[in-house]
Parts: sequence; C-alpha cells; structure tokens
Amino acid sequence: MSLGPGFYDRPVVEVAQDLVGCVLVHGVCSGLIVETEAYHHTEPACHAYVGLTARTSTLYREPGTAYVYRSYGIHALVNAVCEGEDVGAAVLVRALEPLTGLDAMRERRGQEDVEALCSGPGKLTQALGIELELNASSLVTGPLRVLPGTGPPPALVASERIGITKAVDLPWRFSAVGSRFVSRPWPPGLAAPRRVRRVRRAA
DNA sequence: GTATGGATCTTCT
DNA sequence: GAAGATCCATACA
Repeated sequence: MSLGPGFYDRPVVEVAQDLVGCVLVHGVCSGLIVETEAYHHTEPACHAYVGLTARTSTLYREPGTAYVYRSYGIHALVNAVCEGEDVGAAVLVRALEPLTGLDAMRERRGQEDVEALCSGPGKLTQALGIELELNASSLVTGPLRVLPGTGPPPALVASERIGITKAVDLPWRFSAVGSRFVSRPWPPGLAAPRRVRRVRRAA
C-alpha cells in the first residue's frame, strides 16, 4: 500500500525526514530511501524559486506527484512534490539501499558493487529505470510508488545540501545514520552534521 | 586516497 | 549563450 497524498501534504522538511526509511518501488526494483534533500520555493536553490514556468509546473502539482527532470544533460533526478498546489516544494531522493531487483539494477548500471548501484541521485534513477516520462506521474497510484518503511524509523543526521551554489547553508539534507549506501557521509570540509529529532512518523 | 576535467542537454536569459 | 540538485575515468600523491 502506497503512502497517500496526506503524507506529502505537510511541510517539505518534515516529509524529507519521514521519507528516509521508506521504500521506493519501480517495477521489480525497490530500494530503502537512506538520503533525501528538501527544496522549497522560498529559497533560491529550488527550481520553483523563479516561479511557475513550463519546467517548474510539476512542482505546483498535487502533493505526491513525481517531479523528474534532467540534470547536467545526462542524469534524471527524482523528487516527491510536497505541500499544497500553491507551494513549489519537493523532496529530492538522493540515495537508496537496494532491496529487490538487484539483477536488473546491475544490468542497467553495468556495475556489480551493491553499494555503488544507488548511492547518488543520478545512479538510483538509472538503476530503477526511472525516465523523464515519469515526470508528473503519481507516486500514490504508480507506476513509481513509495511504500512506508517496515522497520523502526532510522536515526537521522541533517547536513548541508550537495551540488548546489545557492542557499548552501540550509541543513536540509537528511541521511540515515550509519548507512553504507548514502551518497556521501557528509559534505567534505563542512562541520559534522547535527543529529535531528524526527518530527513525527506518518502512519 | 584525493583532485580534475569531460560528457551532454534542458531551461531560461 | 550560459548554467546546472551528476557521474566517471584518469592522473597524481
């Protein structure tokens, strides 16, 4: 059973924390989300900061919509749209711990090492076969879906976001403590991340 | 282990 | 025409 629209219709930073420990599913492939970043139209690192354009229109869709776009001309990156339709906000899925469909992931990635299959936002979309055509599709009804986590919620650390040039100081990256599958333990050269208390756990 | 540069394309100015 | 929420191969220490 997928997470419902209500899960995403909350403050984006809260959703970003709760998504760590949930499961992203596409076809036979699935992975435990171990790293996310939050983006909100009130800060300049977010695509929606410039307002509503053809590119950013997906960010203003209903909560629980997938925002998939191409980065650096090569990689597809997947986000979960959050908050209301008058707010441009989304959670970037940065890294997964592979759970099922390992053979398909290895074939798509041309990579045997499990820790290298989904340890980055461009890698995980390639591993799961997530293409731009999934942009604006629903994460609630599929084909790309998010399921609630089964185990206890993982402990989190918050740190600065990666690969951006604006609003770099916001600690809006959330990683599962101790996971071997995150893209990077934390940004090099920055202070150690702070532990955060999980706001609450959606049902 | 760390550093650097190339690939490649959509979007906006 | 320039910038960008990246990844990988290669070079060097």
